Amino acid sequence: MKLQVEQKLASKKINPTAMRILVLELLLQQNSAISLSDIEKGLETADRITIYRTLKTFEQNGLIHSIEDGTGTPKYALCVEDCSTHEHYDMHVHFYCNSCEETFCLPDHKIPDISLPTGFSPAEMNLIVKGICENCAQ
Amino acid sequence: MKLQVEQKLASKKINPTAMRILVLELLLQQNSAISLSDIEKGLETADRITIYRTLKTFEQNGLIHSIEDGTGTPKYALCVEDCSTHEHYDMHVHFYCNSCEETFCLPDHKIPDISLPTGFSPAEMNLIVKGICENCAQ
DNA sequence: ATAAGCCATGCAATGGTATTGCATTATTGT
DNA sequence: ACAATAATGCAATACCATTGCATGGCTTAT
Repeated sequence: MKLQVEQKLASKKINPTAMRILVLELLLQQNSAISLSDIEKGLETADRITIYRTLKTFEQNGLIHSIEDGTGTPKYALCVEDCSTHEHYDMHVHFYCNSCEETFCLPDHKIPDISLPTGFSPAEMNLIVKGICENCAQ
Repeated sequence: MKLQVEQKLASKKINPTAMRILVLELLLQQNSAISLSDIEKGLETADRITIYRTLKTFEQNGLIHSIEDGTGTPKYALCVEDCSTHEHYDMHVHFYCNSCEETFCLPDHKIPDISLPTGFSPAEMNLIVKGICENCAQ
């Protein structure tokens, strides 16, 4: 297991330190995007700032992407595809559940083309759908 | 002029106080969405908290809508149509310019229907397109 | 093997922001 | 005009991202 985690780090040219392995392992366990505070709670030992910088490093190297789901606090989730460092704009839909307050990546649901007024040139897009997730629907 | 502003407030059942008239006048002058701090700078006299609550009131009464453009600080813009109190989900596209860092409402560009996985029921949507606006394109 | 240099970590501190409580002031209805 | 209600302003709180700086550990070259 740990070997696989280290390989994942190495493939993104990230030095596999103990802290980074812990954070990545925690991220791999999630099925929704989590915040810095969530990670801090999940890892009793670690310093908040170190996690913060770890996430920055992961993001810059295209291992994770950050999601602004409208709560103000960014969430983080693993990149599914091979997103390179420069263009890992998370062009898929994110879903925020108003009930459980979790944020889900929907990587199979791409954002459709949007027509813009003339003169506006798009670079990235961010679509948050809010509602009730499948777990809370019952 | 002021009469028109007061009518606008009255039509949303908002008491037309001096502060609210000032804030609404400032909002009417904008062609992009502005933040609380922007308004604070625009109105030398006013207290930040008062503006904060004024905006909350405006938002609750369907006069303005708040936009999470990914910067973390909410922006506010007038609602174009008659959006009622409960359902003024800003279902149109918002554009954030990476150059001038302004946020524009594109009320004529609705968010297309998004297919979701089974079990997910949407309530509101928020689409931010980032790129270069028409003013900065030249 | 040792020393130098780089990288990661942790602590402390800063700054910005939303948010609430409470007392005062303004506004509305009678 | 007066009482009730609403709005305002000040103070304080709390949360979060972000940076500086010093320490520690690992790598590399000599």
